[in-house]
Formats: sequence, structure tokens, C-alpha cells
Amino acid sequence: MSKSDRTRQRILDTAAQEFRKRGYAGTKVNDIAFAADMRAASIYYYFESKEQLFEQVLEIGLRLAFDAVRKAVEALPESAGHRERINAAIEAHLSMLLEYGDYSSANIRNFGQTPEDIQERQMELRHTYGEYWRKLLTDAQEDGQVRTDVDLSLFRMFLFGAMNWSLEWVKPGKMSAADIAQQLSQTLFDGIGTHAR
Amino acid sequence: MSKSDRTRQRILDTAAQEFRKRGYAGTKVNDIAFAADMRAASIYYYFESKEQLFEQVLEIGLRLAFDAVRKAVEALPESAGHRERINAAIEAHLSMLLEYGDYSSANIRNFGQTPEDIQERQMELRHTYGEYWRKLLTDAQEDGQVRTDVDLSLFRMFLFGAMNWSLEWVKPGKMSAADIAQQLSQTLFDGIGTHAR
DNA sequence: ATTTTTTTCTAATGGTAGTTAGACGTTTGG
DNA sequence: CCAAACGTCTAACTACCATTAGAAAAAAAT
Repeated sequence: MSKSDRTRQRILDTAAQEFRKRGYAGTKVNDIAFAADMRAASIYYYFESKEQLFEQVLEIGLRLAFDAVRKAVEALPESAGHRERINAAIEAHLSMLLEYGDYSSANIRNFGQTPEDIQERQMELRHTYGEYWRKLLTDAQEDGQVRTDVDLSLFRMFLFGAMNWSLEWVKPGKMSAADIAQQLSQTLFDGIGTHAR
Repeated sequence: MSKSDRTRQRILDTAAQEFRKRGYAGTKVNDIAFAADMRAASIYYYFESKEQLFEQVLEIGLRLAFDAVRKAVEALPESAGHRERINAAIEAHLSMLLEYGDYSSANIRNFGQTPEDIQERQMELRHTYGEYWRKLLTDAQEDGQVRTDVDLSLFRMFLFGAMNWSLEWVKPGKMSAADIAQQLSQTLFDGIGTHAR
């Protein structure tokens, strides 16, 4: 990895952090530059514009989450059940957000207020990620581990909501992603109610 | 309501819309002014600063949600069960977000990237709202309708996540808040799994 | 009708942010 | 050791943006 590549990476890392904290409009190129230990003008040697830098951060964020989830699921033994697979996916997505992921967090927090043309360019990848989860869930349903009267599209949105919202309340160091994933998974599969079905 | 009050209200309404769409830093006072059919300078006759206007929008958003939820729960007959009460609360919170609530949506979408001093001033009210939900849930648990091994603080966060995230995916006119609330409530109480407990 | 108060506007101010030009240093390959 | 390529910086430019001053218009009070 050349020095140039490393500098580029440093800018991206710092930008992800800043965009995560303050959003696109709230982050100044200068903030990123100083946090990355350089002057604003130097950033333009590596990136065309603030917007393009932002777009790259968003895309990396999505890819990191996708890759982490896929990897975690694929790492399971053949014998793993559907519930186990979903659990692993939840844990991977959460730990990307909470433990490693300025990029993914920046994506999730800012996507809704991102300029439309950027949103559109990311839609395909987003959709692919969504499809991956859809398959995880429909496979489980087809195998009889999820009730057939559950609307999985809706459920997927609830699940993403519960996971992504963790960004707003989890304090670092308090609870591990694994603990949260475990509880979330159990709540969703078993429900919180006591009555017989 | 005097003309002055009505203008003030119009500014607040417009500001809520704009802040919701583009965030605090991404919204220009000029945008708000033109959408409210006036010039930027006029806004300063009613509000000290953009920041103060923003703060008021956030606070109104929180109060509207809180009031709607409280009202919906109180409107239930004495005979209503805990599950029914929780269901009503979910529906009220969701319909505030999805059908009436530029204010509440602005709050939810922007709170995480709001200047700290504003955040701090809103913490008390936020906490009170959280407490209201906590009570709804613990009452249900104490009455035996929620399993005792469920961590309700965590569950509450999952629930808020699932609800608040709806802002990012619900397309107006497609599904009603009541439908979504119904499904969410059922998912959470009964779970999606098929196995016996 | 005239004065007073309230509301809105135009125009200016001061500051800031993204971006560019081009000089200056630094690295690398011959 | 030299030269070409690379990387970083300072200084400017331009545009924009929140905010203010103060004149003008509209509404209310006398």
C-alpha cells in the first residue's frame, strides 16, 4: 500500500467519522482536513469534491456491512439452523455499526438527507443488501421456522429499524453487539408475550 | 388567534417541513422563508435565530408525539388490557410520525446531530416520554402479560427503533399507521417463530 | 385623518465555506 | 545527482448565508 493510498485512506476514515457525527451539510472540509492532520486544499488532490468524498464514504459503509454479514453467515457450519443464521447476521450488522463502523453509521444516519442523485446511485447496492436479508428470512419461513402469516417485507423493516436505531442509544462499552443481537433475536422469534398461541 | 400568531405558526410549520427533509445545517433560512411566502429577514421578527427556531420545532415535535400517545391510551375504556394499551400507544406514535408529523419527524431525524446544548435542554422531556413508555411496559409485565425474562429497557429501544425507522421507508398512502402498528404489535408480542415454548 | 404600532421588505454587512491557482517541498526512478 | 512525478501548502476567489439596519407599508388606535 503506497503512501498515497494510505493518505487517501486516512482522509476517508476521518471523513466517515465527521460525517457520522455532524452529517453532510454540518461537516466542513476544513474539519475533515484538520482531523486528518492536513490542510483543506490537500483533500482535493485525492477527491474531486466534498460531495464525491461523501458518496464514497456512504458506499464503503454499505459494502462493509454487507460483507460482514455475508461473511458471518458463511462462516457458520453447514448444520446451522435458520435461526442461527439470522442471529449471526444480526450480530454482524450490529457489530459493524457499533464497534467498527464509522462508515456504516455515516451511511445509515445520513442517507435520508442525502442529495437525490447520490441516493439513486446507491439504490442498487442497497437493494441487493435487502434481498440478501429477504432470502435469509424467506428460507427460514419456507423451512417452517417462521409463521406463514408473518409479512416478511414489513418484518424486515422492523428488524432494520431495531438494529439501526441502536446508533442513537448504545453507549460504547456498555453492551456488546453480541449481547444486543442475542436479545433482539430472541425477542423477535419468541415474542415478549406470555399467553399460549 | 391573531394574524401575528398565524404567521408565526406558518413559519414553524414550514420550518418543520424543511428541517425534516434537509436537516438543520442543510436548511437555509431563505428556504424556510420562501416556502412560507416571505423574505428571510421577516423571520427574525418572530424568532431570534435559526437555532432558536430549530429548537422550538424539535420541542413541539416531542410534545406532539407525547400528547398523541397519552391521549390515545387514555381514550381506551377501563376494561382495555395491557396489550391493547400498548397497541394504541404504538399506533398513536406511528400515526404522528407518518401522517401528521413534520415536527415529530424533524425531531427524530435530527436529534442525533443537534448541537449539544439543545440536546441537553430537551433531555428532561425526552426522559419523561421514555418513562411513560416504560410504565406501559412494566405494568404489562407485572400483570403477567409479558415474560419476566424480557429486559424491558432494551425492548423499549427495539420498539422505538422499529417505529422511528418507519420514517425511512414508509411511502405515504401505501400503508396506514394503524396497519403497521397492528403488525408490529403482533410481531413483538407473539414473535415470528413457530416452535413451541 | 393622523398618529402609533406592528409587520414586512430591500439592501448591506461580515463571516464562512468550497474550491482553485500556483508556488514549494518531497519522493522516486534513472 | 538530476529530473520528473507526486504531494502539500499558502493565498486567493467566489459564492453564499445568517443576521442587522433601517426604510416602507399595513394595521390598529386615537
